[in-house]
Amino acid sequence: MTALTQDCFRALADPTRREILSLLSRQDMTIAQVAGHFDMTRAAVKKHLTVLEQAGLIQTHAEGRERINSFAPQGLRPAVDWLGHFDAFWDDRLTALKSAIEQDQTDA
Amino acid sequence: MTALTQDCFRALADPTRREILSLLSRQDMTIAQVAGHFDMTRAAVKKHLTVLEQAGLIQTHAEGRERINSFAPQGLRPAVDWLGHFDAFWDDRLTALKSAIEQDQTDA
DNA sequence: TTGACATGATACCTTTGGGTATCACACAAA
DNA sequence: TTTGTGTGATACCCAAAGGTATCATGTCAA
Repeated sequence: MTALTQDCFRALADPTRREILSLLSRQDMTIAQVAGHFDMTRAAVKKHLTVLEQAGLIQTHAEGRERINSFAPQGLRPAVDWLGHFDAFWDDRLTALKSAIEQDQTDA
Repeated sequence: MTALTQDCFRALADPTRREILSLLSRQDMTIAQVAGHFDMTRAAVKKHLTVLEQAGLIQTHAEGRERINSFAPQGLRPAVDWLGHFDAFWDDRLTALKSAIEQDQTDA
């Protein structure tokens, strides 16, 4: 069940793909632009982009003869949600966030 | 850089390993006990446990001739931290948490 | 139309990964 | 000590994954 979770984690398991996501989160890019950041062929990058797209982590749309790849943050939800099951185990993150919010309220 | 992040995501990429983590988060177990939950040999489970341990996701200690495996939540931090870089993209989770905390404060 | 460029797709190679089978070892109990 | 059980480790098998090379397609510009 939830093939989405599997696809998501599998996509995130490769360092190149995580880096691609990081790049696309800052700026939309064509395949050539993405490939320019790595020491591998455009075909290899294309494969990674395909994996990311099928996992719902990026979206693409044609623009003339170019193909724009953009980050799809909601694709990370399955991973975030799965990790959320363990929230009770590391209260520090929660605590830090709570502090930040309380601080924010004090400011307001 | 940060081999921890790579080890963590690689360990989480396998559904069996995620399930093992889920089991161990509820109860410490010997290898035999873990293996009892899966349709594979004890040796295969042992391999998964080794991957999880090297990623810092579980800890083990001998107890007689048994070996107890326990969940190490802090091992998930690299993944959580990496995902945290994208926090700005899906404010809903943050918002929900903020609401929960505010509710908590109202109660207090 | 023709040429140049950005991309898609496929075949192929090599390494990694998940799995089994098997043997060796340590410890508890009789 | 002997026996049985829980575990570690290795060799081996097969499928999947990451990569390159190569060719086909589509679009912009002259």
